[in-house]
Amino acid sequence: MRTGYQDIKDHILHQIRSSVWTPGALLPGEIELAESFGCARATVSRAMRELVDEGILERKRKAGTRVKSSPTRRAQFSIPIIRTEIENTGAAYRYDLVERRVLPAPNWLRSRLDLPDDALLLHLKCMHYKGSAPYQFEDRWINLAAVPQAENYAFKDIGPNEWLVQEVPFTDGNLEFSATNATEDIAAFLGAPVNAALFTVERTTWLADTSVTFARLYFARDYKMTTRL
Amino acid sequence: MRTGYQDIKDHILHQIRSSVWTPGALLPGEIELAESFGCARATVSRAMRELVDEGILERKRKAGTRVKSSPTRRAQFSIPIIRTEIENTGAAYRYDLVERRVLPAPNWLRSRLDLPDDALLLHLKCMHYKGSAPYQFEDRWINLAAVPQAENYAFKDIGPNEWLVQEVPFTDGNLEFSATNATEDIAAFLGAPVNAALFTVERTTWLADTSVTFARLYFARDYKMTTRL
DNA sequence: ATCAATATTATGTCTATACATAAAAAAGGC
DNA sequence: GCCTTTTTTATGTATAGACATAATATTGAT
Repeated sequence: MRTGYQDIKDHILHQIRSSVWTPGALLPGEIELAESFGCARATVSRAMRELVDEGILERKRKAGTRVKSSPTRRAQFSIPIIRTEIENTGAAYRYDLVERRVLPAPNWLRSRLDLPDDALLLHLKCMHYKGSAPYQFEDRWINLAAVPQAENYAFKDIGPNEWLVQEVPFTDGNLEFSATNATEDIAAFLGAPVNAALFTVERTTWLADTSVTFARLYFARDYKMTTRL
Repeated sequence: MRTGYQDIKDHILHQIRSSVWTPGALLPGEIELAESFGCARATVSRAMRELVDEGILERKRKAGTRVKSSPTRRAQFSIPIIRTEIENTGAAYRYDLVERRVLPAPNWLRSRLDLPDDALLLHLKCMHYKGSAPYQFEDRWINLAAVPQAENYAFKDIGPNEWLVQEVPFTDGNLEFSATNATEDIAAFLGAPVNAALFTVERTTWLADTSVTFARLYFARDYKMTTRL
């Protein structure tokens, strides 16, 4: 077997993990490594480039390649379809539409989504259940200027989350994680005591320069979002 | 100027954003694209490979390349040094060591960190301030078997977070986000009412197969963690 | 000594070619 | 029809060679 870029990645990682190359240290140059591995420079180059992507190395032209002193690792977030997320755990998924109204944009949302004064939005409130237990309360606003076909869709059986992922081709966006004390109505929906601390996600998605949707997701008590670093 | 892999990435992204290639659609093959761009197959290949890494495309041998229907985007998390994080906002950073004790591992932690019965841990409680306002309460456990030099370090001026990043060469780990109701003592530290919803991060880090540290970070009220998708 | 111009060098990218490999499609046997 | 084997094909990886580029190091002028 020939030495491939993956072998070289493994080797570099091993050197780092066993403290041979410590944070800040300068690694041998591509040509030197290629010779010692008996492979082409491009192969070493790819290995190193990927380790830069993964936040483990730093490279600068002429200055060489170093071990990053505070590694920046990436956590992966899908834009999850809740149904799939729940069904993957083996539990049954249930969805309920609580409210559906077309409204002019409230001020706080207008500035957040960069909307004109007369913008019309579809406002949805939904409940997601895992088995019989409440799982998430979804407070969703959809920009009808960006997604006009939403106005004709009932969202009775399929949640906006799932519908939007299929319908809107590609999204930029941002995520905000926070904690919220449950208000009376949200506490009732989620079967939690009033004031319970709820893990909350706010997501804004954009298609090029127009905002598509804003969602505030309140998770049931004791929910933890886990991610590998 | 020649067409490079970046141009091809841009082109593909543009096609997706303008709905020419919709979710699930099959893209032309590498050879075909390379011919239409007038470049080598390797160039197209790199562009597509990177878009797979970025969670935008899906590839399967023989089956071809498709637009991923639910894009899996990556959010980047540094293992942030709080001091830097705060100082970058222009505010002054202050650190206070609240408590420092060497203890045998409690049961819940033993199983979580996969520790032997007689494991000794350094337990630290720390406060981080942004200007004069409380910012984060840190409840930190350090595995002295993995990081023995921690026992001789006072952590009076430099927090464990900052110290560990410099000291421990490389870490695997996981992150858990949740919401916690403030207990009396934590409420006091953070200047929040008892029961206030606090955004909470739990982080476990490993060096190969040995656990290094477990931290539970309680953020001040109304803190939001933001990330670009 | 200080600053500007120049040379050097490690990484960054591209090309043409070759062979490997997974998986779909086609062919064959019953 | 149904199952197994073979072929086909798009992606996956590696290579040697070439040129580009950014940043450091060196040289030269003042």
